[in-house]
Amino acid sequence: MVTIKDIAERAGVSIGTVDRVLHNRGRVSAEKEAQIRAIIKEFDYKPNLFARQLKLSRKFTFGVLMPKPEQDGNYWKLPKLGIDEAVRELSSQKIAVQYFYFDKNHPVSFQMEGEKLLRANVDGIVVSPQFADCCVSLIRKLRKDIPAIFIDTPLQNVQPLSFIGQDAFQSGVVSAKLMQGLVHGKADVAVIRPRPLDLHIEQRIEGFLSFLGKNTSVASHVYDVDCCEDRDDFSQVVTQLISELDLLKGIFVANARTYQVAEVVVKHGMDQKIQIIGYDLVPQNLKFLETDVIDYLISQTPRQQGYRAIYALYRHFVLQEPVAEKIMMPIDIITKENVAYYSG
Amino acid sequence: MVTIKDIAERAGVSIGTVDRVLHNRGRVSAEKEAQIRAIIKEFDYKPNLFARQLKLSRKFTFGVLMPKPEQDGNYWKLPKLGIDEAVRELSSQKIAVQYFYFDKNHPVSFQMEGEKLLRANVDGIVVSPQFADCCVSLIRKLRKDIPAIFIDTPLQNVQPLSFIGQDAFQSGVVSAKLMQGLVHGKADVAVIRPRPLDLHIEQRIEGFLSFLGKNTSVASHVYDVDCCEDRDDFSQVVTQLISELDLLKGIFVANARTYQVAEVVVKHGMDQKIQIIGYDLVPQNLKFLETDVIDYLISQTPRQQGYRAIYALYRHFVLQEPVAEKIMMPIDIITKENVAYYSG
DNA sequence: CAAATACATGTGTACGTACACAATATAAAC
DNA sequence: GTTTATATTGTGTACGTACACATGTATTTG
Repeated sequence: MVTIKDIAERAGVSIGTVDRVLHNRGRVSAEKEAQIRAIIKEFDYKPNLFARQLKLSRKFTFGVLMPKPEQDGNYWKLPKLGIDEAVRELSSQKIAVQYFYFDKNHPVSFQMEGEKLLRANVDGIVVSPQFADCCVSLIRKLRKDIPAIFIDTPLQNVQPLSFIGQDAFQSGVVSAKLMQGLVHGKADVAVIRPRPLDLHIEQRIEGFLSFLGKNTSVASHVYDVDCCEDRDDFSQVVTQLISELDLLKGIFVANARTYQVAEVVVKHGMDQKIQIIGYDLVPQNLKFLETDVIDYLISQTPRQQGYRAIYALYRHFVLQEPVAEKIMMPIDIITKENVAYYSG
Repeated sequence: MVTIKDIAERAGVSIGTVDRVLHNRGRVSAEKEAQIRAIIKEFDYKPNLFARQLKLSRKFTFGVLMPKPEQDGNYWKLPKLGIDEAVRELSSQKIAVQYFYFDKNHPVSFQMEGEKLLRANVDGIVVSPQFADCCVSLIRKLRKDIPAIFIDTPLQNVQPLSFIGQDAFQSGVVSAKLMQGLVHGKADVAVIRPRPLDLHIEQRIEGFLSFLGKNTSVASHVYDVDCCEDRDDFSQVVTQLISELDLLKGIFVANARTYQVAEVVVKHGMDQKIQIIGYDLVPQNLKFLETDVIDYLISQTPRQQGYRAIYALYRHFVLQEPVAEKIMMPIDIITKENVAYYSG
């Protein structure tokens, strides 16, 4: 193993000089610096993480700005699980997380929690950028040396340290392909577009329609549904579409609220005739997957997203290694038969 | 964070005495020992892994016994990739790997490489137990303090430190469900059983047949194919089954050689009429997935398997934390549409 | 009762890194 | 040519642990 000492010996300088080069602290002659850099490269020097961690008594605190865990049918508990897992794994003491939960249905709540986050003394942040405008202005107000990681939804015009999420368009394409396999012959397919709409939900639907648009025997019909936490239109809209689409054979739900559609379909006794594809392994969805009401779920791997967000910040601060600016999650296809091996 | 020093201070002794208690090295009066143990418990002392690892200059070497990387259409390169990745990640932590490659078609080769492994000075081993009997006797000869991790295939009657792999039966069930979605109406489906047969290939086929057995309109027909590296019967068997199954609509290939079936199907110009489902993201399979000849691939996530095998040994030796005795991989369903987000 | 022995406990050093501070060397100012 | 300023470089210490070794205190032995 190559150490700073080895490099110093080879260069004929002291470890202090090498250290200064490694940390770009200046105060080194250009000549020696070049020489030392060459040796570092030649020896492929990698700092000893144990020694570094031992030495650095610095504690890093990361702020997480995300919807309340119980929203979207407990969906937001999942990234939190991954975040907590990563924090536990990373030698607990030196890394801590501070959560700021906002209400997914109220931009004001996002702004308020965002303000709190700005005042909190954090080294880096993880954000689910639900309200594009609010989020952009939040990032503008953020100190420039505090890196941000976006999870779940991308945000245009702002380049964070890293975006971690799924190719939403392509996940819609995959859903459409699966739907095509489920409905045979001439058919109507309903697409549930939940509102308020965000970018990646829109993209999922675009992907879905782009694939099924090529199929002349399947006709897609998009229905908007307002869904606040307290009140929603699922019952009404689904009842309506069941009655008005003659050849209805499938429903695609573009977010985690799939179980709410399933409930209505079951209520009308149509679960044998209508195939349902939706998103995310939340408990209520799993119940309907088990009973064959929901046929496929696409997982966004939210748990992994949370886990990797913390790891990205860890890489940045502790390992001081570059972080990929986009980390794309797999588009996991979940059925009753393989669900046991996915934890979200 | 509680350190040895804190404990020593509280107990009114030096850190040396605490250290002796912690490592059960004796030379401490019974009275003080009891007192120190109580304080350790009270403070919930956990050693600082960074300091420990920094101090311990011990280097760990792990032996890996697996088929030659190029076998099974380069399948075995994938676990190797994962292993190398893990070693790179842990490079500052004094971990090295020594590979022993055997020929998947010759038990004698397994035995010979196994002997080499036994003579090598390794701290732990990772094995793909291809030949059950040979492997059992290898494990029996292994020093009891050298833990083994099995990847890919389980081995009955031997309990390793951990098994890392996929539920083979269930992966067959998933394949069957997908096949059912691909073939409509009355149909024949061929099942390719590659030989030499190992446990998990057998289980895949059992899973597949158990699911489709319930479906009265689809009839499954199992065909054996001998496949050595140099010579194989794919061409002959597939040609034969195409001619003898009137309603042939799908073929299920129970291992990574799926591309060899695809080649023959294309040669007969039947790729539009016959749906193919197989295993593993090897380059040749991906080519046929891209061109819609192969419809679905099940990934065993071999890369992850290798990665996690090394991490399991790292947990065991360095972190000294317990390792799960079974680590089950997800049953990833891969299509042309989502393959871009899977690296095997 | 001094010497030898066993037992109990304390001290010092190393691991590799990060950083404050001390010590040089070199250039500029008077 | 000495003093002062500035640019470079070297040294020392701490992080927490593990272990060799030194020191200290009873107990036994001749």
